[in-house]
Amino acid sequence: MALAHAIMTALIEDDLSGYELSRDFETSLGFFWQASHQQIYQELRKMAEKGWLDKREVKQRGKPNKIIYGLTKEGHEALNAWVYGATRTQVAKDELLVKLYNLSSDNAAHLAGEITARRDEMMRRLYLYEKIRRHHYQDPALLPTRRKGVYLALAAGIRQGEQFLAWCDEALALLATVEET
Amino acid sequence: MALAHAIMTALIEDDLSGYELSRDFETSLGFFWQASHQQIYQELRKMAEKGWLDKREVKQRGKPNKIIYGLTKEGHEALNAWVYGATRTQVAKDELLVKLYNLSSDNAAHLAGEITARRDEMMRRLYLYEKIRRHHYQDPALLPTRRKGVYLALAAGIRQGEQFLAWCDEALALLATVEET
DNA sequence: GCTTACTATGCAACAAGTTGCATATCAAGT
DNA sequence: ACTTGATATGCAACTTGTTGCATAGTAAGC
Repeated sequence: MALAHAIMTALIEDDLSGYELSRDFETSLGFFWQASHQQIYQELRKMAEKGWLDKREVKQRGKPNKIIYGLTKEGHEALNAWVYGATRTQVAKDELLVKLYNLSSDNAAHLAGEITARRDEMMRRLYLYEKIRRHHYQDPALLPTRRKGVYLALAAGIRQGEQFLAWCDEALALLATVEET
Repeated sequence: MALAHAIMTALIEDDLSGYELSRDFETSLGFFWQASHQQIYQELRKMAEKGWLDKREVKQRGKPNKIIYGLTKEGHEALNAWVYGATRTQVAKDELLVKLYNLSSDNAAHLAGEITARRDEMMRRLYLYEKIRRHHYQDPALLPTRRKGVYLALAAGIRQGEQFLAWCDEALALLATVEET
């Protein structure tokens, strides 16, 4: 049920529609929890049924109408309770590492290519992270409490990304020592 | 279908039973791809049907009989083909980071506790990783090709783990500045 | 004799997540 | 006129993963 709670987390500060949520899930909270729009729409309806969210339709000109969801008192309580619950020990599945177990002189070049692509992607993401940090999280100790938490998530992303870049470099160097057939 | 390929990867060097696989998935390859025994047994049967694996029953004394699976030629080919395919950009979902978005003076102590627990767990895991590295991967450049790949996966685990420890320390320090109510 | 733990495989129900498609309005470009 | 893209929501089928339970033999400790 983590998706439900991630959605509620995104709704703490603003009431949002499914479309807006799925857009936001591509940035910010979505860095740490992604979901497709199909999943989000379904989950929103389930949560409204449960009483965690209330919905209202907003008529728009020049655009289709949208359904805006907001946290109810019950939703707030459920979210707070969830934070206190035990966190499942993390999944950490990575196809690329499994693929590396199959390294051979045949596929070394291909894997190096995949690693390079991921490295580039991570560079772009890190650039985004750093930009957010510079603009909003200069001095973490001075932030209001909730923002400190958000900062820590961002810091985790940055550290992970930097570590990943270093690993990519190590990997590419070692793959270069694999002789081709 | 990554589980199928992870299983085949585990079967490259040895023929194994479902039970042995699910044990191995708690270490080695399982560091990067876990699965419950239920999932493994099901997947094994499906793969045998597809012709990627063959099975034979082994009678044992003092223990229940077991079913040993081995890679077929088709399995080998499917595995090699998979390595060349595109890797889905990774998931990276972490409940704990979502929880941090909900940081408040009420729950700061609880979250610090969760982080401490994870830190301890990671310490134990890193100890294991380091032990494996010391014993089997002293000089990566001299390893045979396939082992180089395995080493790189291990190196990724070690780097990630070390980065995580550093993050935990940063997080705990910042959480300590949150005043209790 | 009893409990606990390990070996070994499996079913069934459910929850979570993916893929492909469908619909509809409007703005902007060609 | 026609296409593309953004906004906005949704269904249906499917795959993947989780949870809880069931069975059954043996070994070791109390």
